[in-house]
Amino acid sequence: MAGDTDWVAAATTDPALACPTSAVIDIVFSRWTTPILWTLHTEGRQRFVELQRRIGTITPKVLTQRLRQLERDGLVVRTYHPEVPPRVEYEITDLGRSLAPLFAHLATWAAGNLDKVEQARHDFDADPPRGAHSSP
Amino acid sequence: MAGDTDWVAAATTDPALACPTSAVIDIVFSRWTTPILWTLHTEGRQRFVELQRRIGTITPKVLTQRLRQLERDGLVVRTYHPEVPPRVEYEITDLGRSLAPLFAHLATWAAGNLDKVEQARHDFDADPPRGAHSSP
DNA sequence: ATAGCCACTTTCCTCTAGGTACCTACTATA
DNA sequence: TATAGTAGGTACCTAGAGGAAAGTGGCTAT
Repeated sequence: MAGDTDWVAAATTDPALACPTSAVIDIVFSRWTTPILWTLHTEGRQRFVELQRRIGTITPKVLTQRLRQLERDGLVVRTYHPEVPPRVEYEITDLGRSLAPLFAHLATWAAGNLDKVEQARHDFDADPPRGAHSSP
Repeated sequence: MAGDTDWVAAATTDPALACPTSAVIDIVFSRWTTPILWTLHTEGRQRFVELQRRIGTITPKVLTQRLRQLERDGLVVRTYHPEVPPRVEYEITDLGRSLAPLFAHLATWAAGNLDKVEQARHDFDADPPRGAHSSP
């Protein structure tokens, strides 16, 4: 409740249209960050290879890049153990964990509305609008 | 509340790790979609050029692409008026409007935590970790 | 007769995220 | 001696997204 009002209120004060969500989106929803945060949240503290294996298709280079970014943003902590062989552990921070309700909200919306999107896509593809686009 | 539990529950049932949020992210948080939805939500029904002018830096090609995608996903409706000059109006749908609380949630998180991210970045840049990366 | 408007479409070009493959140093194991 | 395991780093390459600019068509205003 009042979410609607917040949205409107925030937007009308921002003519430049860099709507307040865009910064969050860049931080949290860039490619690979959600699977990483998700895994760290659900599986707890993990080593590099564990993460890589669990996510499955990510390459070590990109995983390193994303983990650095998340570390810099304060969403994960990296702990280096100077042993042999070297051991590094990644863990989600409190700040990272504070995203959990947001993710839950996302999942809830998905559960309730994803089929509507699917339906809309199906309808659109089955009967594409002949308003002006698509030249006969 | 229970958001945390939802997150864990959903993840443990999904070993493939296409976490339930990734589909939503592709639909809602791809580039330019949030400014477009935002503008349509706050300013109401609008024509193509109004949208373009308000968003400012988007090119007509990309705006068309995004609007088609949003139309296909059922988040906006396009109304074509075969007049002279032609007139097209875009409007957000109920499905699109159902994202409002989610956006509000995002904005709330941003308001409360964006400064922490900034701080973390500042700290990280000021004193980069010497665990293993960066060779002296 | 020419210019302009709208809502695009088309063509070309650039830029970068991401992928492939190979490299480091160190030790334990076979 | 050779291999495997660890946590990456580095160089190179490609595909695709996105930007710039010009074209399209039909009517209208000058």
